Amino acid sequence: MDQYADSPRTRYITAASAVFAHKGYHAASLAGIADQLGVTKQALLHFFGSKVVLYEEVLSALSDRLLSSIENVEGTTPEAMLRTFFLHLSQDALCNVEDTQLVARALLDAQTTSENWPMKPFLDALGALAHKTKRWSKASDAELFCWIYQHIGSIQHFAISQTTLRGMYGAEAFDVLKETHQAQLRAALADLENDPV
Amino acid sequence: MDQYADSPRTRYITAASAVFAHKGYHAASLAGIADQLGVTKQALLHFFGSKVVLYEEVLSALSDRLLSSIENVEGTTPEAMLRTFFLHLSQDALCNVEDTQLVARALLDAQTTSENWPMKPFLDALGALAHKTKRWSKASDAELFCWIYQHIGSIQHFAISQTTLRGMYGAEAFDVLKETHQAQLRAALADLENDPV
DNA sequence: GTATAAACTTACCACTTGGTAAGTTGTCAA
DNA sequence: TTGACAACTTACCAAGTGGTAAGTTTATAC
Repeated sequence: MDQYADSPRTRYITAASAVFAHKGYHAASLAGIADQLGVTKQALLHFFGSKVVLYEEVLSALSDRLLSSIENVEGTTPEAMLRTFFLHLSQDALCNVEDTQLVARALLDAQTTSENWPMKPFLDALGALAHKTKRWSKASDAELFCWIYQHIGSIQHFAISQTTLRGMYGAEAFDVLKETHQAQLRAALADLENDPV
Repeated sequence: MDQYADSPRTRYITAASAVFAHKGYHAASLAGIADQLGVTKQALLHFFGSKVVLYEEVLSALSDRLLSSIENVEGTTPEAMLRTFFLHLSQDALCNVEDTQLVARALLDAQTTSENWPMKPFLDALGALAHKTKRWSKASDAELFCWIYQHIGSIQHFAISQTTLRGMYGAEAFDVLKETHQAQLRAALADLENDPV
């Protein structure tokens, strides 16, 4: 791993991450990413050798970020941790949308290109955490997973719809939607201390 | 509108729809779409003039399909109609994933290209239907919309994750997930006849 | 002072892309 | 028979793509 936050390699991955998120793998060009960094595309090729390797590194860094977002969540009980995790995720997805876009694009492109799954460690860790809550301790893996995935899906879809919703209904209406969305998520996370019904 | 299902124009839009869904706008090439149809790319340009016009027609056809999926839903009460609509949507999204992919890609690409919103008529009609149910008749627009969007998001995210989930956990495990997902959706749609809590 | 290596740049290449121009084929009405 | 038009195809082009090869700058080690 790079130990300097501003190491060229890390800077390149960060910039590439943003461009891949906004445009998608094919629409993003090495020259475009390089332009944004003030270098030539050969600087990228010097470090990563090819475009797909750069993309893989971007996804790998994304995977690390997702995983550490679970491992570093604060809270005394599993219920509190899971709650704050989801609420943070919901806010993060909205104000820092790039990771959400990367995940969505990776899922869409996975139909054609069979790759390694950057989300797996994240999902497994999230499942392990949720399994410790009273609500889900006795549930089957499938039930637990679907409950998790439902919330992630809802959060992700809302986040990537941000621009569209703002365009369709206006900025003020979207702000109301944002708060309502957050409130509904909070309500859905209210009964984690209770046993399943 | 084309009155013949096998009119060249309609055939072209259908084929283009599939390719755009699988690869995304930029990765899809006119030559690739044309190859799949057994014609040259100039056949496509002859009808649509340019790639982006073809894409717009694909999105427009998608919009029509989405809207008519609501307008043609069967049921005697609004509650029953909404329920069957969501359950159908959930199944459709899984076995006929292309439209779901198109929607997701359109949402992602909307960040950069401000376009017309193919989902709007669909969402408005869905909102109007849901507003007739007892559960949501007295709710605010924002609450209603977020509830709808949450379910659509969950369905869409699960559908576009299909390949990834199958790859991560295996085909049998995914089948269990599929049924669990459907069961959880059915449970969430159970209390539409009741007043809000 | 010099060697070495990392971090680049300039120049170039083969290939694919969307798009244009012009020609070809087939059908059908007058 | 001929004219018109739709539905194409062949040939071509400028621009942009990822990638290679070779040279240049800069810092560091000895």
